[in-house]
Amino acid sequence: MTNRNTFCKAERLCSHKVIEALFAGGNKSFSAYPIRAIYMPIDLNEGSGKQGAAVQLLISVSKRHFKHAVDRNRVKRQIRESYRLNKHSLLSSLPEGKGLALSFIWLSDEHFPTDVIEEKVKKLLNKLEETINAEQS
RNA sequence: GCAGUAGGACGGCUUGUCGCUGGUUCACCUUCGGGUGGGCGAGAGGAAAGUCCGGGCAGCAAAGGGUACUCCGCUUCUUAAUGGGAAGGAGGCCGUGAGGCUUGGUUCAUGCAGAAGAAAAUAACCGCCUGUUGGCGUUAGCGUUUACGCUGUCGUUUUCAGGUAAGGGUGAGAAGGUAAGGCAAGAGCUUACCAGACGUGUGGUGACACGCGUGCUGUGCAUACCGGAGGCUGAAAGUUCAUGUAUACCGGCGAACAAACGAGAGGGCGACCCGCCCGAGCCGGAGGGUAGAACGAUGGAGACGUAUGGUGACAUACGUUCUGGAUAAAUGACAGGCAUCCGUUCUUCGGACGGAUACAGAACCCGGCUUAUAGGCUUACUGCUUUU
Repeated sequence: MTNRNTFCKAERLCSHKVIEALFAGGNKSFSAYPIRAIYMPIDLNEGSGKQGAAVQLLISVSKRHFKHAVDRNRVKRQIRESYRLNKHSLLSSLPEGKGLALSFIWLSDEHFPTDVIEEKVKKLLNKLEETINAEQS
């Protein structure tokens, strides 16, 4: 099976409920500057009707860090591309029927080159994978 | 050629790999809602920004009158409309110039304007001038015994009466300004020029301009008055479907049950007065559910071209043409090539290397305004300079 590097609607975190639960507190987080990751396990089977993807991602860049919409969009796009190209390892390590709500939060006031951001995203995804594997065993 | 003024239009192109959001078509799957995959084609701006005006649209029953309130205020035109735009007019300021900036309804009535100033409006404190009372000096004449007295001249001082707005530390503003004549001294007292007001004639749709006449002439602010505009909210408006279901229960008020007359709780038309409207439920207690989807929502005062009218903004007619539509929010990421500009260097045709390519991202839709903006393009005009 060849992995396709997609990032469609189902892979985005859109539900108000899940987002509120994610940011309500008590969920684990770690950071690789300038990005902080927050995640929460979700059960894919309980949702009725249509199903989302196994991992749903939210990218957040605050107005506090970048005043102009152009700068915020630039950072979001960089992070999204990094995730899109490196997500498969994480997806394959997830057990059947278990999902993940994940958010990346930008922490810096400055722009970074795309290759640096990709390194950081890779680092975060690896750590996430390790954590999940440790919880399972 | 250099520097500048006022507009106008543009504001990167392209290849590859991997993606995102709509549209359309084909295949497959389907719980008939749709889903997956392939093909084709589309996918940010001149400001998308600020949210400063205006309009459409939607809801408030309809969106009525007056008052109040808020905003606007040179003229004419233009636009769906505005505080926008075009053409024009007056005053002030800046620039050698092309041009730029700025101000504007009325002043009949009422009030205020200092611990400044002589005085803040039918102005005499000082000053200036005339007359007058007394003193002193001067000198001329007369009386007379050298002294002195009387009358007068001139100067100075003083008392009183009057004239006078040329000058006086102030102030935003000082009795229109400047000059000459005039006068005892002065004054629109007279004259010339200039600024304004009023009347009048001519020109202009008009703001105004020009001519003539009348010596008619203090400033600022507030109230007031005149003309015009405005009902409120704002797409998180609002409509439908799905899920869930309960106005189930308690208290108070009331209609209907009943054809007409009548009565009507409780609300609404932003404030007040009028004039009205809705109405079978409403208010309080206690308590339950959703937070998903579709519509709204993208073809419109649309864009471009031509013709006609108009100085112009713009209008009319005809023709051509137009799939961005997201919603924790698509329109991209990376790599290369080209173009333009800048720097360094070799060289002085040109090449190499390095760097830069702005401001900035639709959120219901339009029309304006304002602000940000690398870089070059273009039209008209101005100043300086060179050549002929």
